[in-house]
Amino acid sequence: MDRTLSEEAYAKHLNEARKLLYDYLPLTDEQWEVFKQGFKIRKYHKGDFILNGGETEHFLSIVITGCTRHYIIVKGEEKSFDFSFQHEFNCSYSSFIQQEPSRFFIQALEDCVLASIHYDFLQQLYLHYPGSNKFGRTAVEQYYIWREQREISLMIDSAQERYLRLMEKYPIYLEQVPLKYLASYLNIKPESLSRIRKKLFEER
Amino acid sequence: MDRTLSEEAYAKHLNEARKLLYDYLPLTDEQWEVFKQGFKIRKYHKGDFILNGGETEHFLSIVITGCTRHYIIVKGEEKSFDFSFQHEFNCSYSSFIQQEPSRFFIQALEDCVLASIHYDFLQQLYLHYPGSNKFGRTAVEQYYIWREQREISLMIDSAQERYLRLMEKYPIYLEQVPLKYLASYLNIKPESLSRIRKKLFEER
DNA sequence: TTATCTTCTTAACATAGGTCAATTTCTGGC
DNA sequence: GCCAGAAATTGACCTATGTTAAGAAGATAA
Repeated sequence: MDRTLSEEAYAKHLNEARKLLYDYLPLTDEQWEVFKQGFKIRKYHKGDFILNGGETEHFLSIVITGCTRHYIIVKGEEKSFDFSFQHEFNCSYSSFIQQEPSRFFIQALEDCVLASIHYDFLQQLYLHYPGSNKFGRTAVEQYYIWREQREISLMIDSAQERYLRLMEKYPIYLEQVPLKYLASYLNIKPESLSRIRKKLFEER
Repeated sequence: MDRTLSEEAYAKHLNEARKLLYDYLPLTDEQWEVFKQGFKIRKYHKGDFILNGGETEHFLSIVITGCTRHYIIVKGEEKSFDFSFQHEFNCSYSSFIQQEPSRFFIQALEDCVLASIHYDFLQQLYLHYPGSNKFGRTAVEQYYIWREQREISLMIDSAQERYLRLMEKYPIYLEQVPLKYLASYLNIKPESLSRIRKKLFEER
């Protein structure tokens, strides 16, 4: 991991983080001065591990640039579970919540810059700034809704429907995620994804 | 729905709710006096609908007695998504969070008594009692972890593994949930569940 | 208790997606 | 630009689960 960043670049990234947070947590300049102490800008190269399975997740991050893949390993095989794209949160959330070892690996799919809040700092915030509790709650709520939709889709849609829906609603997946990871995210094998894509292509 | 309850019974149920909440939100007697204003004890008969699809979920409830089933309807078919047993939360959570129409139906599997907090009251609490924010956050966090585990299980386990795991960790499902609902929860058809059960039975 | 309706089980057959193996296309380092 | 390794595709075959239909077992109401 290359952490070398000019002071200006660092400040610029922090400012972006503030903007992205704004919807959850609008802060006065004064409040921000406190808040930003808790942020750490982290930079990764493509392929780097942001979190290893078995490690505890200490950071709730915002992806300033790049994107990440979250996966578990089952019987020696990687199962892609989630991706975080630019301007989204990135966190092994259940590990973060419980401060227990993560089942997930998180890897940089591209070069990445993350703005990360440390768990301990967030707990301090919760204690001293009641308003920040709302931020914590809202963040999990968004996560929850996302999980629920995925679960419904896994239950009721065929692989082809899952693929089509994803392409329609979030074409960024096709643009930024290699097909083998996408297949795994759709809960099928790369060969099956190929077949589905071929069929769709031939049908039009 | 039969709401007739003696005053003593009502008070007793409220007290149970307080006890069950304690882990999330320990309250002094004084605080409880405020808090309990927001609770409503609701009673249902087996088969009653606690929430209909399309309605907005206004209550976050605790199941005092009984159990409930949450399902969606897809192409005319019911898909069981979740159950709430005695002493657990019961809520169409994403509808509650967003105060938008619920995709889920919630039905009483047995006669039920619920202690329910109204959405508006909870928002007031969040405003006036910073501590209650933590309650809200913790509740969603628990929900989140549950959803994540289910999603992982749907992705990596075979139907038989899902059945075995459920029996081992939560035998209450087999005790309280009719097989056709259980099948749907495991994301298979009743016929497949029958086959799996038969096979497991013959193997021992 | 009997009659009726629902749930559960079984069996024969169909299909989506998995597995394995070979081939083609893409990609990154020299 | 060339080459090696990785990613993606294709085809033949396999398996778990779905589908349909029938009957058995349980539940409910008169």
